[in-house]
Amino acid sequence: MIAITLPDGSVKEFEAGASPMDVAMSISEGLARNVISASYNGNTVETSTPLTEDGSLVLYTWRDEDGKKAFWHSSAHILAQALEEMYPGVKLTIGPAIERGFYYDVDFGDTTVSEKDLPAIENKMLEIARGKHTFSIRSSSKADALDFYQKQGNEYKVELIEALEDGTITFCDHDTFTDLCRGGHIPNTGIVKAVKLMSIAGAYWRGDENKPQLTRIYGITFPKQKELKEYLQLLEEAKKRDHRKLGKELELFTFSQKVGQGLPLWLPKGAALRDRLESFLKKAQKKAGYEMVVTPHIGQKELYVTSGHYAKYGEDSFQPIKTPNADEEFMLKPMNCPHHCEIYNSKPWSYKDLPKRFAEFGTVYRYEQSGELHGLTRVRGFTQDDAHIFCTPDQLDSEFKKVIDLVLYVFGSLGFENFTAQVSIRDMEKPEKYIGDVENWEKAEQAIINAAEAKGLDYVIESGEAAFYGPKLDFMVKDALGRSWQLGTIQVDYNLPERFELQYKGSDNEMHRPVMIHRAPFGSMERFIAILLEHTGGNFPLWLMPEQASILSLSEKYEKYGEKVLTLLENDEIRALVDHRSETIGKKIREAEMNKIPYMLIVGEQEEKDGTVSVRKHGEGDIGTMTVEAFAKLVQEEVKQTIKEFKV
RNA sequence: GCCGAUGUAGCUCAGCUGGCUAGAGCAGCUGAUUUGUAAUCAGCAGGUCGUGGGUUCGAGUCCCUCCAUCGGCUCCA
Repeated sequence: MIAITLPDGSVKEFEAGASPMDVAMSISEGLARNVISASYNGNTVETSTPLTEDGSLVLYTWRDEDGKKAFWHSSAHILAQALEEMYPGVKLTIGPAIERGFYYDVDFGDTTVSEKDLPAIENKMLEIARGKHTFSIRSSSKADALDFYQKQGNEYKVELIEALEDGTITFCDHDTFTDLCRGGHIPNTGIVKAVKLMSIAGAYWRGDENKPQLTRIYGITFPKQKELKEYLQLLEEAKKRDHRKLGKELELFTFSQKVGQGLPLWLPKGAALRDRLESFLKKAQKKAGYEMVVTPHIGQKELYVTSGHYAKYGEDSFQPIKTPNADEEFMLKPMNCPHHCEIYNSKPWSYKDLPKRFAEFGTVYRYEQSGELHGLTRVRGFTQDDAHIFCTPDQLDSEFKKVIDLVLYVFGSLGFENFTAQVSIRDMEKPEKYIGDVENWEKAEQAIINAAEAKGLDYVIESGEAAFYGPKLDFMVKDALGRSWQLGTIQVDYNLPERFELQYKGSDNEMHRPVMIHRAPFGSMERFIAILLEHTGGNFPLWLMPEQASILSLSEKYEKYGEKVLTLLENDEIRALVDHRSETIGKKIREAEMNKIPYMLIVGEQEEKDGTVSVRKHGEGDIGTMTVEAFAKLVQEEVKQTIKEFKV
């Protein structure tokens, strides 16, 4: 007999060799019907795996993340079988479950498979699923495993197996299909009832640009047709929040083929929105002891040779600007730090002067690869809400924490609650990607982790995500489709102070190197506004709205009164416009609603007589008649609630 | 940069297997209407069908080049 502990703490006795499914059965038939995956003593097991020793068992259903993972991982097997049957000779590589669904990377050889082929593959998958084939795991020796794939001529699987230890290799079989697999499957294929292959894409083997490009098929499956339908509807809804669509509709920004790809053009409403965000941050930064500086958009090539950027990005960036002077070259600035370093160098400093905090809304230009450009989230010309803090090593810790406070204030004020704090460190296996000595890297990484800990941030560590000159604390936020973007960033840098020979005189009368913190709470105005658009669906907080209220005159007779209301509101710094076209009130309301105007003020005979406005709130409808003063107060209150003062 | 897809009026889209002067709704303009909480009516104007080349008696439609956009990969100072 073995003792099995369940998540609720209860312990049950079972015959040795009982499976998780047997345990589920003993609890209830309903549970047994829904169990699709399990873990034993923290390891993923099949629901059919015989349990031979005491331990704790967790049973998963479709509702659990682990259950979904097993479901989608199993679905990848079904996809692989379908592909093998439909495209003989196809070479399978890897097919994991992902956050939403799964993919399989395959080498189709000379065959081109495109989106048109996906429905046929879906049908094949459903056919396989309906066969209710059992998934079963079996061990294999390394030699047998290698032999299996060598015979198929599948060099990818061979490469994978070669990296595995003999004795740990398992295969999974279902129906006529066999795949190298670590395990974690649903009981049988029949549980998969709905299949949707989402897209097809190229993906490099092992994520390496220099290795062959495989074909990746993305898909998602569900235990019920209805859930698939709901999921697809959700995606449709998300598309409505796409910042590129909203940006066009709300006339915030545009692009022009003539100007060039990745170079956004800000329209009046978008520019005003940006300006409001900038003012908001400037105000907080002033309180936090920052000083604004301004630097030019270009700098001599030498500047970037000194900073190390030229060696790293020179070839892949906008190429140097030549002048009539043969040996003179300037570069568009890809970042502001070198300029700020030279500002620091403009005079000698004492430790008593530090920290110095130089801030600039600096526009930079980066030659991003054409396939990388994406709306406003990845562009070639953008404005960073940049600042560089020059401080003594002793001050680093407290300065870093202060920046975290500022970032949290910015995120809080704009309603970004679901962000991930990511400590981006070096890839230890690729030291050639980074500059500066190891000791400083270690110090910097530790400083960031300490600060994140001290601030109680729920952070994740990602190796290989650091900048080439230093580690970062990045604040990641997801867009409407669940893609993660880096917004705020704080970086510790010992390298540039070295390269620019920055110094200050210490209390010991000796010269010392300051430490530098790069930071941008928004990240860039472009990306921040893009993500803000997707989060709010264009319904920005009232204080940011381009137009806070629209005064809708019932007919031309009330135009004068409308103008009077406008003047009163303007006196209270409320942004409004009067719509006095000869259209029906219904139409004016419809347009204002579609333009997401927060408040509509209807003025007609009654209002003019009483000196009031009839207020309609976006998305909610009529909220009653009130005096202009009362409305102004309402707006001011709402603004006050959404934007708090920054406390140092 | 790589893989796949897409590109018709300011916007959203129709245009079947190649066949008369390329259509619609919204937006715009003109006129009428003077309106009470999500579209008043009528008329007008608007497109070298992304670009360049090719096949054909004939190309928005088929083929190729380039450009841009979309979904991924790689990259992201």
